[in-house]
Amino acid sequence: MTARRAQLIEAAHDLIVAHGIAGLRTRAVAAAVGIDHSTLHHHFPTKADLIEAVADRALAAFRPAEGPTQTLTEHLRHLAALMTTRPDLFTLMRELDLHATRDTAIAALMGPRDDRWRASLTALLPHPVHADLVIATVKGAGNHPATAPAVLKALLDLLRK
Amino acid sequence: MTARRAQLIEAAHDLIVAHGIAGLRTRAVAAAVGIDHSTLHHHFPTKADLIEAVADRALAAFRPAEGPTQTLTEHLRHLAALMTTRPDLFTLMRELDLHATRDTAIAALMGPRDDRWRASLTALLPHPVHADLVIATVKGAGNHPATAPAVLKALLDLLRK
Amino acid sequence: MTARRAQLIEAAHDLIVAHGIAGLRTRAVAAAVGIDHSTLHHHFPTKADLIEAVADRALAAFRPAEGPTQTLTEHLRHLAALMTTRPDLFTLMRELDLHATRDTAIAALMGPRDDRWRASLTALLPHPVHADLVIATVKGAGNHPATAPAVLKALLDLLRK
Amino acid sequence: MTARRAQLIEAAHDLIVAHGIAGLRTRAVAAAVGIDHSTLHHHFPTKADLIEAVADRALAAFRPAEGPTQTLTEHLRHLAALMTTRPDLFTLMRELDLHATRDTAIAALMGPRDDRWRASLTALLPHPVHADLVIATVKGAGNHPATAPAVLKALLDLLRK
DNA sequence: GATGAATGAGATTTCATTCAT
DNA sequence: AATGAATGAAATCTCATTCAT
Repeated sequence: MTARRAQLIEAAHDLIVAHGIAGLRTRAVAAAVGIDHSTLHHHFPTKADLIEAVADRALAAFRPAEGPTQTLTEHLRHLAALMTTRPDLFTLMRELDLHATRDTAIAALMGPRDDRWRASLTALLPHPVHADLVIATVKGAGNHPATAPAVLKALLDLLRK
Repeated sequence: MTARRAQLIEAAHDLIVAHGIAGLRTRAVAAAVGIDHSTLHHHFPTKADLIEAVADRALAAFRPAEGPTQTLTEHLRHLAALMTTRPDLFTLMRELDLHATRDTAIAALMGPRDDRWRASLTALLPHPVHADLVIATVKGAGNHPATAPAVLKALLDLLRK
Repeated sequence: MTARRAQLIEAAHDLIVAHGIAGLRTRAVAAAVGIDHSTLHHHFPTKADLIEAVADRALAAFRPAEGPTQTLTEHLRHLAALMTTRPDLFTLMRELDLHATRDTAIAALMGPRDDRWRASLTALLPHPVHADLVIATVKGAGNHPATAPAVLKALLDLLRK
Repeated sequence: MTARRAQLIEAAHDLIVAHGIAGLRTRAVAAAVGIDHSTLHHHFPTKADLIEAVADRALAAFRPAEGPTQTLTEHLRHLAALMTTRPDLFTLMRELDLHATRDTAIAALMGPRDDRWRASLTALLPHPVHADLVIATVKGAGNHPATAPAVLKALLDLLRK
């Protein structure tokens, strides 16, 4: 059943946000949706599969913001808004970015996304390095959710000068 | 003997950089310096103590760059240079930043450091939010060591305009 | 399965009688019933839980002898008989009594039992201190199973004079 | 140095009383007298040797009370007084009695003492089984220091009737 | 006599995964 | 789809003991 899968992905998402990927326990995920932990393996053969599914869903949540039709202002404002309404998404991304360093399956998901993101940013900016600057700042701003929106706005102002 | 302690800290540093804090194994640390894993506990009662010592030493390596007497240009150039010569330091910082979210002992080390860093940046910049912008960008740039120096330079140019 | 639990409790009982609570090894308990030692934790999350279950079962074996409806003669004869047929029970009790000094969970099991025992003895004896005398003697007689029944009989004779 | 030995024995005595033989740590004993734990092995090659020395000293403290020249009244009064002034001695005895079950070296110390004790009691009492009764009650009374003196007095009264 | 470093055996506990039902 | 029992590999930490200094 695909509803169960969705439940498990959401529970895993929340637990990763709360305890990190390293602190994720399949038992806790199963318990959160009220099934036995061995049943979880019916839906996701392995823990890595579950994490991949979580990454996949989280990446999808970002996609609208990364479309090529936006202006830079729209793009950064959208991200700043997302940081306020969905801080969990950025917490998760930090986890996944770090995890990607050592897990090729996750890297295979994250890498292309960053490439697409960089490509659409490059189209909006005069200097290609500014695409990397935006990406670095957005990722780094996730460390401090409180100041993140202001930081993105400041970057936008600098880039438009 | 304090030499042994230093050896263990360095081995743990390398292993965290290679496998992450989550992937750190006390046995591996002990093996790396050629002692029994139980002897490690003679020097560091607990694994957390060892990680703290690693964090402490890494933070010390940054301190010279964070002194209040520098200009912004010097500061960012120093960091860019460090990213090239000591990329391990930035990998470690990403691990520690994430770890600090859930480990108060590490948070107690990292927090004050960021505060000091922010304070000295604020003294060098017209708008306080730019201090946060620099910190976010430096932290985020660690994800992509290849483009990091160029990104820092681009940020510097924008801030000096 | 509750049969497995019962098996484990019995094996633990025997091992405590043989090697003491201090000498109890979870591995040995698991091995005695032929399962992996990690499976034991499926049935008893912690070693303390297992010991508690052993204490609980042993206390239950005494309960019939401590009922309030008996005469003192019946009571002491029953205990003397038990000392001969089930000396392991008294060995275990000595272990648990000593353990209760430092383990509040065990103390919480043993304390009320002694209180009930004292209450029913008090009802059978003219002087309340004689209840404590009986309890002390029964507990102390466990040290020497060979002379224990004769000792209890001698005490009974003195109390009936 | 024999003063150091005495210090170590006393510290071990106190720690056994506080944490039981099972909870005795040589490190704690050494720390209590302010020396390194490896130095302890200079005075007592093995932990068992230390425990034996503790047992030996404790037994000596009882010896005056067990001399053959006393009357039963004196004997029990002396023990009752000791229970009040030196409850630690009885706590220790319970530990040692239980330990003797599995440690032949301790058994070799405790056995002869009980034999001598029984012999001198037998000389003071009409029925030999009363010697065992007294011993059982004294040992059992140690469980409840609060009621112990009254219990011994009650036993004395019964035996003198 | 004393120290600190080292050892090695071991103990409990955790956890993803498998399998029979 | 689901369960519960079982597994096995591993991980941290403990502790008495030894040894060189």
